[in-house]
Amino acid sequence: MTTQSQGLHTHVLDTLGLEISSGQCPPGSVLRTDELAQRFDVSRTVIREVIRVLESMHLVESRRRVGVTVRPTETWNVYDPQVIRWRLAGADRPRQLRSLTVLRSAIEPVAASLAARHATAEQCAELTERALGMVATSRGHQLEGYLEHDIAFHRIVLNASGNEMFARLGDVVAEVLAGRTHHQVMFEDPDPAAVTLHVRLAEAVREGDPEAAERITKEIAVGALHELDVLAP
Amino acid sequence: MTTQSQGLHTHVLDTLGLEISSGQCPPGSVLRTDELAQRFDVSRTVIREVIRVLESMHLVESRRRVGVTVRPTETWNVYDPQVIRWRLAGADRPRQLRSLTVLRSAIEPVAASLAARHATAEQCAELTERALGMVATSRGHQLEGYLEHDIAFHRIVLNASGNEMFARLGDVVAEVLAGRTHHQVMFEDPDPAAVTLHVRLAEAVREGDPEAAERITKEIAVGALHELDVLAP
DNA sequence: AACCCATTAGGTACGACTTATTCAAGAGGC
DNA sequence: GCCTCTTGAATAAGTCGTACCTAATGGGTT
Repeated sequence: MTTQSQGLHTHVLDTLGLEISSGQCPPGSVLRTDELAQRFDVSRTVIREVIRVLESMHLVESRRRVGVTVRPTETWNVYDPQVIRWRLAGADRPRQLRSLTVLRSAIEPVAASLAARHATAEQCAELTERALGMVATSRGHQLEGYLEHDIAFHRIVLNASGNEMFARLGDVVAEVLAGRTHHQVMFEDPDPAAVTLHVRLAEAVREGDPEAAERITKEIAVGALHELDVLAP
Repeated sequence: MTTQSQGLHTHVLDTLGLEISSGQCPPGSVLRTDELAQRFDVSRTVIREVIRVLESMHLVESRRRVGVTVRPTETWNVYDPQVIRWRLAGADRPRQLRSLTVLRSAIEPVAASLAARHATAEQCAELTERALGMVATSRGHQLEGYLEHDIAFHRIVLNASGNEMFARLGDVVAEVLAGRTHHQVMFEDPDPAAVTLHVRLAEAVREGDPEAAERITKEIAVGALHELDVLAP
């Protein structure tokens, strides 16, 4: 999933990005373009393009006569989906999941409230459909199917909010949900209470009840945070 | 501010980024690397590096035999500070300011609540200092000084929340506040009510009262949204 | 309608040269 | 003798130009 074979550039970028965000190349460490070219057996051209991209993500800083320096964590573009993927694949995955879940708990209630005001009939229909899909896959170890509906559900809410910044968080939420399902130990079926809340949220949005939508989403978020507390150290 | 003279790469990137995000090169339009190299009078190497960066921001898509295509707005990395700056400098600045302000209204109350729990003594002190600075500069057309304190104030709250994702929104908030002060017509001194709210927020954080901090921040956000409704079409 | 080939524009490689930084050695002053 | 300032050599990124590879496209042939 992380490694694509569509070109040298992508491969080198992915490898380096992963190494940096996993702490393998700690902040302050220096990379040399020539060495990298040698190591990956590609031309300096490719390396330079990769470095420029990493630089645009504020992962590294390139200075003459000194080389490419890994920048401190605080400057990274942590909202870049690419960076998020790298970090979720790396070492401090738990910390990362927690940060993102807290972010969700701030955004999604407001987004749901807005969605209850602005959602189109079509969006309401698809939302209900996804909620029913979650119900249908909530028993009998159909975790992958459940995950798919869960992701789609939250994406619709974020899109229906009508706010571009919220909508673009769909990818982040997808990563978080996928991470939770795949990496946290999750032998059992999803919490029935959570499933019910999603159904109720779909109803609230359909009926145009912003307060209820916000309240219910907050409950979902609290559940997610609680789940994280229980499963993670 | 937008145009830096530190290298060809930066100049070309900035120009193209601005042209794309301002809609001058609408989604679907095609750029050719050779043409760009000619236009900016730089080598194709430089252009390619720029394209790669724009590609990592999902502003463009590069395909063989067809050229570099501008992608639809929905795919852009709108959380990239660079993209935000370009868009705020461009055409639909009002829409952008509104989106970002709504985002703020979702994030900052939660961040303030967390800050009330986690803020260090030092952070509390600096927060109070900044609030007093806002009071001091709130009269007599000292808009620039007020802006500086305002930005610092909100940055401290976001940092003190202890959540990395919130902290990294400091730059976004700074852009929004700066945009409001500089571009919206703002002859008059800031709203006294807003100033008072900031002072009260500093108190709430210092006294470790999350509920009050959240409530007060919500009031600030409502004020900001209202101000936007009044001043913008 | 299916296939093939010429064309096109990005992808990669290599080598030469330029420029900003750094570091250290040497000149000068205290 | 020690410290500071200057100068210059070394270094690694920045830029350029060219040559060639590769994949996607569109048209022409069967």
